[in-house]
Amino acid sequence: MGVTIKDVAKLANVAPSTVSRVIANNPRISDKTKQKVREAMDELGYHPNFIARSLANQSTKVIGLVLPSSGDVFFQNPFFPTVLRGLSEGAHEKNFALQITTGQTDEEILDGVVQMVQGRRVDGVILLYSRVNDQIVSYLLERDFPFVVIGKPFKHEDRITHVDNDNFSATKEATQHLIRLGHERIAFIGGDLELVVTLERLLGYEKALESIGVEINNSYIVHEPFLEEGGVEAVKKLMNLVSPPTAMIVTDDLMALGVLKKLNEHQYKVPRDISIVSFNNVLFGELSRPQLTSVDINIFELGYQASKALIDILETPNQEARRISVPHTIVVRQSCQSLGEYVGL
Amino acid sequence: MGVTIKDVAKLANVAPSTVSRVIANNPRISDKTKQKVREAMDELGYHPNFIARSLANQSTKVIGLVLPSSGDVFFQNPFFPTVLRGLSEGAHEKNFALQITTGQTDEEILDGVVQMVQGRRVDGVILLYSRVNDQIVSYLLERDFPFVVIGKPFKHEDRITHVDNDNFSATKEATQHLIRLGHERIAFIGGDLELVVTLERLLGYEKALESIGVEINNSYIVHEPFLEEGGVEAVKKLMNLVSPPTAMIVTDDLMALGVLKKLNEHQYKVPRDISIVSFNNVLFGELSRPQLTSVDINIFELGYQASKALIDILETPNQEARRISVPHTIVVRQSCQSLGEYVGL
DNA sequence: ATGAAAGCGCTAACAC
DNA sequence: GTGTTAGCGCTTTCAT
Repeated sequence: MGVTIKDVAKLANVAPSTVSRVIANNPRISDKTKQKVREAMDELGYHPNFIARSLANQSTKVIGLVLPSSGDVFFQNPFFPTVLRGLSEGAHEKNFALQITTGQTDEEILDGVVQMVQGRRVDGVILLYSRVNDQIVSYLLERDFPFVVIGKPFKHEDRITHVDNDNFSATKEATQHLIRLGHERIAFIGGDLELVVTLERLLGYEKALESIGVEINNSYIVHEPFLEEGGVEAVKKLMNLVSPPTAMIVTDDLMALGVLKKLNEHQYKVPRDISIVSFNNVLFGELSRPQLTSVDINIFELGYQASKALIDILETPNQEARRISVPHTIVVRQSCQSLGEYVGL
Repeated sequence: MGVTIKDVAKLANVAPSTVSRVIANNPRISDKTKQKVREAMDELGYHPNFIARSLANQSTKVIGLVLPSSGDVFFQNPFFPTVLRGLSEGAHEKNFALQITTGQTDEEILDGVVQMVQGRRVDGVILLYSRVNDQIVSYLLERDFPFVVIGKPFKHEDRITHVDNDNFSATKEATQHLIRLGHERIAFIGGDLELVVTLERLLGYEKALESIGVEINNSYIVHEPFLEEGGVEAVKKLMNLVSPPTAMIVTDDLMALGVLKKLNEHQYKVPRDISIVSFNNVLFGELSRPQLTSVDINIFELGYQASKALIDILETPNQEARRISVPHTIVVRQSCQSLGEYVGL
């Protein structure tokens, strides 16, 4: 059907291997034959067959992306498209293609990964999230298959190359920002407790409070999915407390949007009554009213670095696992206010 | 390295071809040998190599997904993850994998598609959008490569299998909904004019107005990107008119959010002062205040049907191009009000 | 019902 | 520098 290396070889009066070498730009081929072969390629409209090359090379130049279950929150959150853009860019630069796998259940996802890995469809895999006790991590580790995780691995941190923010510090800083404004009754609205990032952020939050001698109030800590409704639910729980918080750390902008909406409904004004710091600094942060003070975790970069890191592993195997830390910055906008300002009125 | 068909054959005391037939569940193999071979497979942990199979079969069981340029609006809009979920589900059911390609410029994207197609990395391609004069469509058509587009093709509609809503009728109905409420000064806030969907919706809008004898007012028609800011911009233009509209058709929920925000800032109340019908019925529609009356175009289904349609083409080639129409429904919420109700006050 | 052997398109070791 | 040849792992005629 398609035009093959043999056709080119015939037209250029050389051996197929020579054509192959020209493709690889092998320096041992004379410029003259290179020229001749290239002309033949152009004339025939030749294009190398990646599948055949993959089989011969034992390498596909494809990266597998593992997404969490598709019914999941993950897809709806703007985190996903952004990290995908980063991944795509990093892969593109090195001429890698991206293949995605997902599924409704954990089992389906694992199945997809096994297909990719054992079927040799991909050279390596990137996990777009880090969960507690992830069976996929165990599987990949066991088979010694190249992979990178975005986020902090739950176990075996030293054996797994990962790209992550310093979520502990980021949340500590965010909390301290609120503390500096005079807040002490600070709530923490976290995501799924199965996600390592939630655990890390919770620790940072607790640390900040402990270091100023404030006791952790467990009723101030709630966990909801990373979606707008999650924020709505959280507010219901928190604002019904006898002594409701004066400030909140919300671990996702989309949730924060829900929080804002629900507070608004109950006639609480942000930041007058409640101060909010959220995370991710996605588009909506700027457009909400009030504009959200949010921790920018550089989502694009997380993806970009993950691609680069995996390709690096593929190009030079057997290196030590690395941890790539992507910096965060707190983007201060209008959702926080000094507690004093209000009390002092 | 991995365990191959030969290893299995050896262990089971059969020829490699027999093992291959067992994998394909060929009926001409006796149950006894099937049994024997399967045991050997299990014992060795055999897993077929997809790459080798692809080469022998000339088919990869991979579908290529073409996304618009990655800097684009598309990634940020919730449309994308939803359609992806649909695509993924349709592909998964038939054991197809999904490979994505994207790029910063049109050239990069075309390049990616060429890689996929000529490199024989994929069996078919799905375009996740339909643009005016798309060079990728021309390319695929020219090479007679199997593909499906989501949306209505700009040209060659009868030669291209596509999955689409009836956007013309949907918009006509949406506009009529507003007309029934007494509105005549209705604005149309559309997306990129390069997108066929924008053109279709504009036609439906115009048709509805024409059929009641209202002349089209070009200053009521604005085009902005499918993002929240787009909505903000549109409102600036529209509400500065001498005779501003009393209702708006907004072709995307995210834009509508921007519209709502900007109107709110200018002290216009929705639906009291302005009625709004938007499109897509994504998550935000329900959570906005007021809740948006929105045309649900069934995004998941668009993706799901597109996968199915492409796989169908791959399984039985040379069939006629089909048009698959995904139904829409207007979900009435709280963003529209009868003009009479207000005037009558 | 099963085996032998050729071939999918490319690469790479080995020759010269 | 370039050609010859043997695979990569699987499928598929063609024999038997």
